[in-house]
Amino acid sequence: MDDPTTPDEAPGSGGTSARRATIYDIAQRVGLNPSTVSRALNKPGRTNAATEERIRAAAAELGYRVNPMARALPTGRSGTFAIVLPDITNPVHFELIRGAEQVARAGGFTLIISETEGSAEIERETIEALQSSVDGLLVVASRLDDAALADLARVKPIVAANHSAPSLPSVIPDLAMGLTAAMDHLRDLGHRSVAYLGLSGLQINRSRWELTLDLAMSRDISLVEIAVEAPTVEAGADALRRVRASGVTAVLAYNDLVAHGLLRAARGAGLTLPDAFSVIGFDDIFSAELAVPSLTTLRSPLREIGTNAMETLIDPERNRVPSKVVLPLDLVVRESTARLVERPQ
Amino acid sequence: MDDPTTPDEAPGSGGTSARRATIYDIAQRVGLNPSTVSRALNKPGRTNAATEERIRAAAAELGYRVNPMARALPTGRSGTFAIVLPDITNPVHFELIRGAEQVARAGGFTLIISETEGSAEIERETIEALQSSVDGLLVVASRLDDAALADLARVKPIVAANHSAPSLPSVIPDLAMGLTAAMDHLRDLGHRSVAYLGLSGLQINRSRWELTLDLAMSRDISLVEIAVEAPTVEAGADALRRVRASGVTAVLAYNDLVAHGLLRAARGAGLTLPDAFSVIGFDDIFSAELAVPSLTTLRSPLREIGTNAMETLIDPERNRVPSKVVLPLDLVVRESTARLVERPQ
DNA sequence: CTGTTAGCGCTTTCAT
DNA sequence: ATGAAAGCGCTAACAG
Repeated sequence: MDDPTTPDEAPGSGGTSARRATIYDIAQRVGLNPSTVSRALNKPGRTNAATEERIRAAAAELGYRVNPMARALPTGRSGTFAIVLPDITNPVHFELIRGAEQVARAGGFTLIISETEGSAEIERETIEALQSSVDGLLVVASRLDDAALADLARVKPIVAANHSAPSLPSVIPDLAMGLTAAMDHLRDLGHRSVAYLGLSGLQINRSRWELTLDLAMSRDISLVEIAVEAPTVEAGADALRRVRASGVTAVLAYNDLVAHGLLRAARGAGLTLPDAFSVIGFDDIFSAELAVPSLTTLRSPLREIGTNAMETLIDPERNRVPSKVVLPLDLVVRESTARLVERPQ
Repeated sequence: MDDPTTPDEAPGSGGTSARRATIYDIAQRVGLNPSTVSRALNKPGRTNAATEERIRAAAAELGYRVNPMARALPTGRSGTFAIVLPDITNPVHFELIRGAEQVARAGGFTLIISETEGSAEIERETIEALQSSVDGLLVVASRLDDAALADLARVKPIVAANHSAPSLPSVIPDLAMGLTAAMDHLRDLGHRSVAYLGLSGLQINRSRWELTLDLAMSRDISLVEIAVEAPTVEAGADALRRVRASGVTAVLAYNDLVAHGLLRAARGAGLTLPDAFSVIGFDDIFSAELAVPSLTTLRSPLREIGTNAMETLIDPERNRVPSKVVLPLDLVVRESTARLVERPQ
């Protein structure tokens, strides 16, 4: 014990509990003021080169790490961002999270993830609770309306991902582009009667339906809407009966999960796809190309939406000004769509 | 302006930026001391019922939210936990994250997610950086050895998920149980020559291989190891040539991704499975039953590992004492395994 | 039951 | 170039 004031636990010395060293510990060790230590560590150059070196050495020896929360208090910046989304389960969101996480980490930021179970109430609650801990929020497929989001965004910047909020910066896929490609594809294959397997009651679903309807009409394709309960494999499977009853020769599914369900149910019923009918999915999740037949689908640029949204959230120049970034939505043609062949009903 | 000290922005009043109200604002408004406000809000009962009511009312009016970081400073508890894992991409981790997130949120805690890219160095760095912001860490499939983790765990509790660290509480699947079922299954189907598609250089892979080897020998099954580069679909596809060359009639894949790759490559090569050979995967990820043939696999209780690990992390009684929770690993038989039929090589 | 007083670890004027 | 001091928002003794 050379000095009673020296922290008695070097990092890794084998004790049973440890306290992180603070700038006070460093200051004491090198005989300087804590404020000098803070300066040396954070404002390179604003301190004598030699002492800065001593300070860094001491910091390293003590295994010093800044305490982000202590720093956040005076500065108001925590270096962490939150991503709030309806449902972590949804494979769609994973790529988005991944993109966001990658950008955050590259910028030295920390990411908090929070789920809302698709409830507007929980979403608002979550956002409010998080606001004082983060520098901004990424809201995915929000259930809150534009006004509510705009109000919330007054305290900390919010950017909307995968759905558009006019008052906020938003990053969304180019629905018109994707759906146009999908309908052109079906028309070119000779399909004249299509079903849209939609998720009722969702804003984003409304836009898709309206768009698809316009596109169908201008192509002289008849379109029917078949509602699914949830964006899941099970719900997709449940829709098979109604699809068959409708007599359509092709279906556009709300997402790949629903499409998968349809494929599986069809196989279970002894139908061969795409002979019985063609299927187009949405999102291009990991398993789309694993399915049999592999899924023709609209590849949502999830990853890019995540990175792009996080980039604008991080950027103080952009995170407060409403904007709309529209990313390409491409049709990926695989095996689940085929030319219509005339056959007996 | 009745009172210049009153915060001039009611929540949602339409201003352009907002400051969250603090306990000082509340104290001032009701003419009490901030500490009383703190007490009223956090220690129900330790305050006059009437004043507590006034305080709560004022808090609600001002849209008060406690600042978790400010609270964390004096208490040392932040109410947030971190989960650090090699790769968010891996579908295997999704369910685990989900389970953990659910438990955390149910307990009113916040979850931070951080990726390490499978690098031990980044992992250590990440853990150290996070330690002062969290109340504990969940480390998944760590690349750090037991000693390193134990040392790190001296500052904040760490629990290991999906791999075992003797000095820490760990939650793992019952490998012996699962692999026994798998080998019994193959033996019962008549297979006598099996390949293990393993990921070289991973601790967890070592244990699996050793176990599998023992099981094979005691069943009079010959076993060969075929190394894959990574736990991915691509790596699995790459292994097809070597699988065929080996002449085995069944393969045990490192995980479902690898198995998927093998299935796909086989289909591409015009082979019909399980006629050409049987395949058993590991994990039972979402797409396992979507594949054709659907995948026989060991269902890793990912969700339960996540919930269980988070529960022990949250519990101060358990998060510091080494323990090992072993969860059942069941064989799910689907279409990718079949009885061996004699046929010409 | 309520007020006073430190202080958590760090940053940031303002002096020196 | 460095030090002194105040303060971020909250909690926790300790008094009264």
